[in-house]
Amino acid sequence: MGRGRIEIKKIENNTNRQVTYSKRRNGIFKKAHELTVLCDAKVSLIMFSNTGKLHHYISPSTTTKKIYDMYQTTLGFDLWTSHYERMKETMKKLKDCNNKLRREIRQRVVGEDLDGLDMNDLTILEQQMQDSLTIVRERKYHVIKTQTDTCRKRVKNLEQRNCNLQLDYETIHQLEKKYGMVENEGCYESTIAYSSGVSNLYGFCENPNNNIPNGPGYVSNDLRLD
Amino acid sequence: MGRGRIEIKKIENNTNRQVTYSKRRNGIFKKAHELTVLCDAKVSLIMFSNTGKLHHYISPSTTTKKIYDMYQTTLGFDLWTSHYERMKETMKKLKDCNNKLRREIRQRVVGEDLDGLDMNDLTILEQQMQDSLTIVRERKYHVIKTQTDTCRKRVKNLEQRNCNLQLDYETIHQLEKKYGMVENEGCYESTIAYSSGVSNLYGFCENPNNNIPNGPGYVSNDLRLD
DNA sequence: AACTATTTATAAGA
DNA sequence: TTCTTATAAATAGTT
Repeated sequence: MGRGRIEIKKIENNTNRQVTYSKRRNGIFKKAHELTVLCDAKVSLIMFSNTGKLHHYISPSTTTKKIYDMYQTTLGFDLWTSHYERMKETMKKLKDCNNKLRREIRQRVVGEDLDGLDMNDLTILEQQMQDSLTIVRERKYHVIKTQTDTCRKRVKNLEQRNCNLQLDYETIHQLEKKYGMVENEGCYESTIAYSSGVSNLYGFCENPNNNIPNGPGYVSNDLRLD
Repeated sequence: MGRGRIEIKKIENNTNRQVTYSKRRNGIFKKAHELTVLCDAKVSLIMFSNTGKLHHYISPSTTTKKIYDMYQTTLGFDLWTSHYERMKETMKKLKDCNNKLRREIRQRVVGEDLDGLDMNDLTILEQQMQDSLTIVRERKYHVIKTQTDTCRKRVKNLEQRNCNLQLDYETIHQLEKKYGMVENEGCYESTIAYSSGVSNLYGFCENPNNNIPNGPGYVSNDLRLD
């Protein structure tokens, strides 16, 4: 229907194709609407051009979702069922698993829900809990030990610093005496100045780069030296 | 396009409408297919006649589900999204909850996964586990006590039976002596017969209806009398 | 986007 | 239903 008949095969000319798409699309939409009105039918028409552009028609008396629901119902299968059902199943499994875990927690952490257990169960449960408690205690003692060691090192390092400081102080004191410098408050101030850093006068400091964790971020909980 | 032009309004004549529906339906399908081929488009066309009959066309290169998914994606909303998304969210929450519970179990039941805990956490965990263990132990001792009490009652009842039995036996013995009956094995057998039930000769039996739990269903675990 | 020669669809009738 | 056919409608190629 046009100036010449055309073969029904893909129009290779891009512009031509796009124009034809536009014209025929309108034609179909018009036909779809006429069918809707003339025959009291319900039509859902969705199309994508080869450039991915969407156009759709839906009979005014209905909605696209209704048409697709009817379509699925009529064909007796659900396009989304498999996915949806799998999801529901997974959800059910998760819920069951959750409940099982909760029950276990109730029994072992809160000590509830023990009514169904007989002596055997209780004895086993008691033993398991005792074992777990032992593990936690061991872990705790491990942490205590680690913290204690850290603390010991810190103390040792501070002692070393103190020792260096005293040596510095004495050295300065002797130099002052030797060169006849008069003692005054300046001496005290210089000592304070030295004490604000590790001594550089002596090379036998054990760990000059040792980075001792201290300051407000270092919290010691329930720390006991054994 | 026909012998005369027609107004686009519902065809009231039933047969006529059905005929027109059939003709025009074919026309649209043909057009849809031509569009598919000529313009490399993807078309989904679903229609229901006013009698509820379904007819549909789908471009050969695709599926109805794909078209519909694309339709939803393109329009940026999903007719099922609210439901589906809620489901996914619920699922995520369940999974998270599950993982949390598992971690708790690992920590408290197996004694694993303690690396992230500091002294404070460990001390609290230890205390909680100690408390739970105490509850389980209490439960265990409660069960032991119940079983012990049951056992005591049983023993007491058996003693009572035995006492009754002896009294019966002595009574019979005296009657036999009084009436000059000769002793024989029958006496032993009658005693056995009496011992199979509670005596009915004397009215001072404490609990004639007391139903003692016994038989193979009664299992005593780790039963110690205190 | 409009035009128009032609093809195509289809309304009415058989 | 299906076929026929006169005619309306759609549209290919052009402007």
